[in-house]
Amino acid sequence: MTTIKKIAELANVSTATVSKIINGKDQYISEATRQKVLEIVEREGYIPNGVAKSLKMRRTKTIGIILPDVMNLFFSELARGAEDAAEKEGYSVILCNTDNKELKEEKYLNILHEKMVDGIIMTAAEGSMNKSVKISKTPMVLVDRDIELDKPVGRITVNNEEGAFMATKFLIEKGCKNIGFISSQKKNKPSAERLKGYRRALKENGLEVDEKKIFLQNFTIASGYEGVMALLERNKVDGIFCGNDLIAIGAIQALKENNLKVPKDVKVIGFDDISMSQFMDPPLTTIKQPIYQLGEEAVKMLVAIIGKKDIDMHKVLRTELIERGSC
Amino acid sequence: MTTIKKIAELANVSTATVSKIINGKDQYISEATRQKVLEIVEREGYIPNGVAKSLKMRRTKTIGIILPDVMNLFFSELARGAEDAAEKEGYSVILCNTDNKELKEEKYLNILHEKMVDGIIMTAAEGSMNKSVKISKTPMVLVDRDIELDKPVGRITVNNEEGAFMATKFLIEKGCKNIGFISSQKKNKPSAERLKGYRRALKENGLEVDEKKIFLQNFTIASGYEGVMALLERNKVDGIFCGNDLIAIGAIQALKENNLKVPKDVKVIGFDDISMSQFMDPPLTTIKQPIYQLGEEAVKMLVAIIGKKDIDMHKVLRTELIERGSC
DNA sequence: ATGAAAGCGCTAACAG
DNA sequence: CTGTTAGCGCTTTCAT
Repeated sequence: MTTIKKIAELANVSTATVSKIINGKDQYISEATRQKVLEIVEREGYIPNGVAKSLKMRRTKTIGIILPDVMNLFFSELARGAEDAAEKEGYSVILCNTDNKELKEEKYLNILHEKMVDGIIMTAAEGSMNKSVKISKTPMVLVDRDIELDKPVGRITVNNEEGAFMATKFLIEKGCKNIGFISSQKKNKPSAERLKGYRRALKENGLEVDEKKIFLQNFTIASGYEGVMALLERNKVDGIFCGNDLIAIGAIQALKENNLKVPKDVKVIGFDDISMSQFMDPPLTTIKQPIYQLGEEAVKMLVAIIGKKDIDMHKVLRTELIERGSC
Repeated sequence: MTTIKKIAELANVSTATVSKIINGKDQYISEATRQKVLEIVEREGYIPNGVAKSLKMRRTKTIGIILPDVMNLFFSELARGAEDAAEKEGYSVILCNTDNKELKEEKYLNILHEKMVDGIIMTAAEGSMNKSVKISKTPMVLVDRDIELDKPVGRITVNNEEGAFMATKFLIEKGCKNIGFISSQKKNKPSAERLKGYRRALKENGLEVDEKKIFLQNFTIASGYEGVMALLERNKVDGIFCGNDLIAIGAIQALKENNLKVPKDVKVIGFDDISMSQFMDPPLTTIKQPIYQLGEEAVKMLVAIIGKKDIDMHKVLRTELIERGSC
């Protein structure tokens, strides 16, 4: 393996000189030695040892991203936004899937600390109250889900309550009188806020909130399916606000199986606007979150924190209604 | 920051002793000192510095995964399979998106080398003939796409030609006489092989291969859409074999816009069986690849290579026909 | 059963 | 303009 030392020997200079040249700190280096060293570096195919550099510099130019599951379109888009931004900022990203399990979250947090990542972006597991999260000195930004923490961390979220309000109101304006809500559980913060928005919209429009029309389980297609089956059993509904698009996909599936037409018999609106939503049949009307941008902003904020910049530690991005075919 | 040195001082032992205890190489350590040290480690919340360890040990327990785009459901599933397997093997994974650009591929390869990853899993950019790929001494396994390389690397692929043959044959058995093929370009190896399978199936069943019914562009929804538009302009088709499911999704979209019913007027079959395919309308009939397993097998092979195990460097996984509603 | 010491490859303060 | 040197935190050989 070619090291700085070997280059130094071959060029008859010190390692310090080589280091300076490689890192562009060569204001005081003669052009002659600069050329000579660069030539040898090239010829030998020298690759700097980043590990040694990191040890010395006490930074790894690596960040960790902890999320439930990259296979979930929401998180893959988030991850992509984060990776792109990280690349621009000169960082690499280590990917960690938790499946919403606190145990895995804890494990990854430990690994990332040992690996001395410069910062961590995390969508906390539902209800996570991690010891490691609280203790860690590593800069961190929480995306999508807020959790209670006594140390200062960055936060990137979206106006969930308002988005949900918009969604429900839209359903009402389309003439729905019996509007169901299918979402994840309340310990999932975004889900809880969307529930609030749903309630407020009903109340402000003179509609009664019927707890039997609320089905809270998971942010999955399966839950959407089961939610509709459960709702249909005990209610008549003419509109459903789904806590995310995956749920909406499952819901529509179930509605079709019950010979209910969307949007004629039942109108459905989702949340997120994941990339596939527009290709569903009918194409999903939904509350769009700037998912990719969420990832981008998370690393921008993280990089700012790492660089000890004085910034606002909470950023709220805006949602937007996208009207398509499902209501 | 707590270091091994500090622990050693607090416990009145040498750093060597602490190191041995931490790493379980404590056969010759008295139970008394072991307890004492462990206690202090716990109390101080000591976290080993993985960077220093890596420098000394000359391994990072990290692998890189290079792929076109995690937002593409195929690759997110592949990445998930890889990450899960890596976690089991004690490795972390650095995620790199290339968008199929050789330049980005090259850049990431360099970064990964500098970061001293123990191995690399890569879905090479189309037509990639990377200098870095050829030079690198880092263990590597290529997934999905084979590229020509003069050094020994692991390969995990799928029987593409055969899968395509199955797909096309299935369309023929369903009564299609005019079968189009929409896929990515030939420089994409899997696409080229699927084209071969398509051709062979037509020939072996007495059907003529009509170059005007072949549309080669990208593995994207947009290409599927454009492909159908192009085919419809100059041909009548009653069946389309799509090189992957994304193309199939775009194709069905375009077909619907042309008031053609799927599968009644035109039968469509895809390739991959990405997770969303079953939720399309109609649900996609497709050739399933074991995508998640592809990722898993890739890291298993990579870990074996890193460990200098003597293994078969080429593994071919099998495809399987999944019949659903689109033909 | 324990410790001293060398060294992984690099950077940077300081000296010359 | 260039080199010497000390260490970053860890593992491991070899003594004791």
